[in-house]
Amino acid sequence: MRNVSTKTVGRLSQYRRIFMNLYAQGQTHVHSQQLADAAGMGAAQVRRDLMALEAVGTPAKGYPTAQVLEQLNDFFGVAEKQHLALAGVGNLGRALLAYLGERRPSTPIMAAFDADPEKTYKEIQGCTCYPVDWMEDLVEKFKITIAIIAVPGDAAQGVTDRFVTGGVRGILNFAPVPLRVPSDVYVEYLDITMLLDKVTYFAGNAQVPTSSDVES
Amino acid sequence: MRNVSTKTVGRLSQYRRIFMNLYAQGQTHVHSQQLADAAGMGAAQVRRDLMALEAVGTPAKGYPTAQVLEQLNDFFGVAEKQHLALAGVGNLGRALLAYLGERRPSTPIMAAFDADPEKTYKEIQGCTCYPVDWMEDLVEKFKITIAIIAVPGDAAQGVTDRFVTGGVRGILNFAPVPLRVPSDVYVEYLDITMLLDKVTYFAGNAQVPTSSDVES
DNA sequence: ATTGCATTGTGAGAAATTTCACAATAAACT
DNA sequence: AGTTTATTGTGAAATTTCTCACAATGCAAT
Ligand SMILES: NC(=O)c1ccc[n+]([C@@H]2O[C@H](COP(=O)([O-])OP(=O)(O)OC[C@H]3O[C@@H](n4cnc5c(N)ncnc54)[C@H](O)[C@@H]3O)[C@@H](O)[C@H]2O)c1
Ligand SMILES: NC(=O)c1ccc[n+]([C@@H]2O[C@H](COP(=O)([O-])OP(=O)(O)OC[C@H]3O[C@@H](n4cnc5c(N)ncnc54)[C@H](O)[C@@H]3O)[C@@H](O)[C@H]2O)c1
Repeated sequence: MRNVSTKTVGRLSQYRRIFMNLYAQGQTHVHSQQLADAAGMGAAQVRRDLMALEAVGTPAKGYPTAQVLEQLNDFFGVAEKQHLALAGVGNLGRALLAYLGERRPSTPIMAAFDADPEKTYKEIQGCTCYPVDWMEDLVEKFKITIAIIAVPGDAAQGVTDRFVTGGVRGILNFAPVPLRVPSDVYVEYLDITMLLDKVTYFAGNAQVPTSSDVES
Repeated sequence: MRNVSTKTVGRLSQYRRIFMNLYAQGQTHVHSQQLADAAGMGAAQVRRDLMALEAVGTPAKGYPTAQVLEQLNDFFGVAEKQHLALAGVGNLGRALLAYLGERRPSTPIMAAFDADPEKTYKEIQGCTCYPVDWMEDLVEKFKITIAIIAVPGDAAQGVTDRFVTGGVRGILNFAPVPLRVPSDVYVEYLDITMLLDKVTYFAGNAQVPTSSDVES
């Protein structure tokens, strides 16, 4: 498969959500223009992105919903479940547990970790919280490949190291610090403060950039 | 001032946090290489970004911490407070209220809004929650220019319209839907599901992209 | 069957963004 | 005062990303 840029991967995720809706509604085909409208981008962009899947549409009917949805699911490896863990069961961590617990059956949350003894050995939002000393062992035992980091900034590198030692291959980091990881571990950063600063900046300025980009 | 790209604005926010730390630690000067290390990027990138501020450093000492921090604060308009409001006091909304309440004195949260009568007219995390019918009026009355949207996807456009009518100029949207807004309103999207999909994809693949980008 | 038509797939061009690389320069040292 | 040295500021090249534009295509209508 062609090398797919991280931006394209992000948009394919958005298309997947749209295709799930279309499929649920019984719509059998969809045009790139409709997809573009639903995703808030241009039709050429959509077609270019779908090329990465080797998805094919026909000029008259557009893209077949069921088929492309399957290609998208394959692309994101829905069949091969990946196990997930969370570090930091604070305000944000709890919200994430509540949100991700129900949805996303292909990436079940197997464990949460926290340094606070008040929280350990308890079930929080349907997920057991373990002490941080168990991280390496449990990550390996549960075959956890994805980690979410929601601890304070100064604890982030520490839990990252333990996750990586245990065998984690991808990280979603909410802490506002860059993480040092081996080059084969993927890190996605989500810095809410930075995003708010961007909004603050453009809200206080006359010239807003033409097309708002959907990314992180 | 030169037109500054949204990516550069995001990185300037990161630099600002680093400069605040450096300043608090009493470090009077900093080199682009140090900044680059602290922010997880290249030194040339840092220097290029700082050009947008018209910040000047000297070859021998680097950038003067206090002065550049002030320029960054000016850039983000810290002096002119902008008022903030939240729509959707659910799991995520509460976490955000808890987090943003203390920090960010330059963008105080003036109000929260929720459709659930159980939540309205109560103080949650130090912020009063009002019914959605009050949105237009209170946004105008409190001079709210920034909104955070943390309602379910199908309610997002509705609250957006009310915010915009009230006079909001910038939006941070956690709901996974594109928002239709006038062209002079800036929207920043934060789609956690999409980011997790990206991590899932790269965690399940051998070739991780070389440099992980800090954005959204 | 043929025609007409809107849409796909994609090469090529445009635009945005990052990186290189080096002259200019400010401090430290002799 | 002059020399050395490391770093800034920034054109220009390189790379990445997006957009345009159109030939090829598949369906519907006649
Ligand atoms: N809550 C938000 O809306 C929000 C917004 C922006 C950024 N963030 C970031 O997300 C992270 C978490 O935020 P929060 O609001 O949930 O904080 P919080 O203080 O509510 O929770 C942090 C949790 O991490 C645990 N913890 C601390 N050190 C640990 C360690 N070494 N190992 C394991 N667990 C440890 C604490 O016990 C606590 O339960 C922070 O980095 C914060 O900057 C949060
Ligand atoms: N919680 C997370 O970690 C998380 C993760 C990813 C995405 N999100 C997104 O963030 C948003 C909120 O998520 P959540 O987990 O907090 O959901 P939630 O169900 O806990 O909270 C949603 C809140 O919005 C309120 N609401 C519903 N309709 C409304 C309306 N028309 N006007 C005003 N308020 C209304 C509800 O009363 C509720 O309090 C959703 O769009 C969700 O997709 C959340």
